[in-house]
Amino acid sequence: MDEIDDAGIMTSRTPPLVTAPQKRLKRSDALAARIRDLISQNGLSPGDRIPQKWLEDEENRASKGTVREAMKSLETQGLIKSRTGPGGGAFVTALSGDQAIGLLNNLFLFNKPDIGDIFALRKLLEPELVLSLAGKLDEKGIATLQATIRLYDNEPQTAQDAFQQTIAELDFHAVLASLAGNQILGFVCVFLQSLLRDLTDINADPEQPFAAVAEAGLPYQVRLVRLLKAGDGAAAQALMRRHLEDSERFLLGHASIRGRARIRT
Amino acid sequence: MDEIDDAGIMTSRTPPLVTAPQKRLKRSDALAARIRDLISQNGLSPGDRIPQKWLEDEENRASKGTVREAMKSLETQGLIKSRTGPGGGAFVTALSGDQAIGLLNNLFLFNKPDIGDIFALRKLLEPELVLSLAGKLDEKGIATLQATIRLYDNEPQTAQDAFQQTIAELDFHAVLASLAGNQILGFVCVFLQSLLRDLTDINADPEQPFAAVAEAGLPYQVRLVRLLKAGDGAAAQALMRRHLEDSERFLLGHASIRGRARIRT
DNA sequence: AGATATTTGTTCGTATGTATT
DNA sequence: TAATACATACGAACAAATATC
Repeated sequence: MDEIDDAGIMTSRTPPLVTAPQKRLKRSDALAARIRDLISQNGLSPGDRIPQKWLEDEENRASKGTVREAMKSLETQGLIKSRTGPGGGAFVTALSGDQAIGLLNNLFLFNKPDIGDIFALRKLLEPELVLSLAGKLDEKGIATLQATIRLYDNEPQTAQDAFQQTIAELDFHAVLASLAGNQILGFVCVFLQSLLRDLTDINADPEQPFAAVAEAGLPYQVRLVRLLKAGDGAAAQALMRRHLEDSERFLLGHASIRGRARIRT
Repeated sequence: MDEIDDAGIMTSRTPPLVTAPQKRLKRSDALAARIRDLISQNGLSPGDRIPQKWLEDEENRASKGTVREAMKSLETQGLIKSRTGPGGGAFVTALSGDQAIGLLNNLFLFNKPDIGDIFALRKLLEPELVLSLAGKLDEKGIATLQATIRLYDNEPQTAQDAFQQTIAELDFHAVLASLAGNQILGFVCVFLQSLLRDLTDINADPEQPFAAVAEAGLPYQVRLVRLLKAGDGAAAQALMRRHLEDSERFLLGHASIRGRARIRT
């Protein structure tokens, strides 16, 4: 494949992508990888059963315990679920969005994300999301959205109250994202929201005085749904943009953010 | 917490978010969850060792095999790695971006993403990425970027050639993303690129005639790096935007995309 | 370099739990 | 209720890897 030219420069047709380590795999890992390949090669779909044959390969046999480890790995990857009893076994499942986000949260376990970084993305994506949704929601979508609206009869008194409201509002945004025609856009939005939610424990700051965010008239969720229903995409987009700016300003101003934990490299 | 009012309506301060199933967990899953909690509660960092005590809980003891399953689960989540030999054991690790993307790929295993959906996001994010990078790259960043540039001395003859070049170019974009100041932005960009990469197998269409994408003068990567170096953010952003539009047009026009596999619900 | 101790990795036999028939 | 088929769990051994002397 690779060749060395006259100048001694190696020209590769397959440039080094991500540096493949490729140490010898453990038996369980090799087995898990093989089964995953078999699933996609044989076109198995969610609900299909993993054939026993695959677990009893003659060439590269593994004992029960090792097979169990491989299956456990596939299970935590959200690829299979096992059922007991007659007719039971390992069945292919589709990784759910919630599960995927659960796995992703580990990514920032030792490396707390920056609130500003999260909002930089949210401000880019969520206005685009509402623009794509304006005038395109059916009755059911509107109803789902309205069911999520939480009205707070009492004004938040402390920064803690306001913070909890801000977090609770994320549910509304999550429903909005789930309605997206672009499923990847929806997923990324929910991911960003979950990152923000996970900062709750850290940011709780009960006593800090609180200067209310000016939200004139109706709460923004009600106004947003109305604009979406009316199909006024530009106005909905602008409203969302303003709302995100307000939220960010509030969180940055009132939440005590722990500095990023550095990862040893 | 929850209260029942006179009308018999239950008012909950914590509205039902995602409907927690909470079936009885398997011993291995319970153990894995407990260890994960212990890791964050005790503030363990990557490199720290998991105390043996945690695996030998008196109250809720599990056998060696079960413990191994729990550890395997944590390992596939990217939270630990185990080493053999004296002083070995299970050590906390930080989930790497590559690993996380590997886990995410399962999300679209039975639900092929739409190329248009991917590009809708890329066109939103990557121009923003280069804008944030313009004039802010140090010598090392520039060098890394330049090392990734691949010059194709021969014009692509078939759609297959051009397709492979388009995929190979993703490496350049990945390096670009890795240089982002906003780590979440970088991660999402790499994720989108990997989604595109995974479509390679599906789209290979060797014989289709190919109408070359007009790229005047120097390849766009060289021009982009120059603009970034010069600090001309607006021009770099516009160039990236045009390039992504070209790539999308090409892929949509010449790649035969398998219809989305529907997931049984 | 080689022996040794330590710790994970793998296997087998067996028993228990659970859902179907 | 009982028989069946399957996953789940336990315990004891042996094999392989690796750091230390």
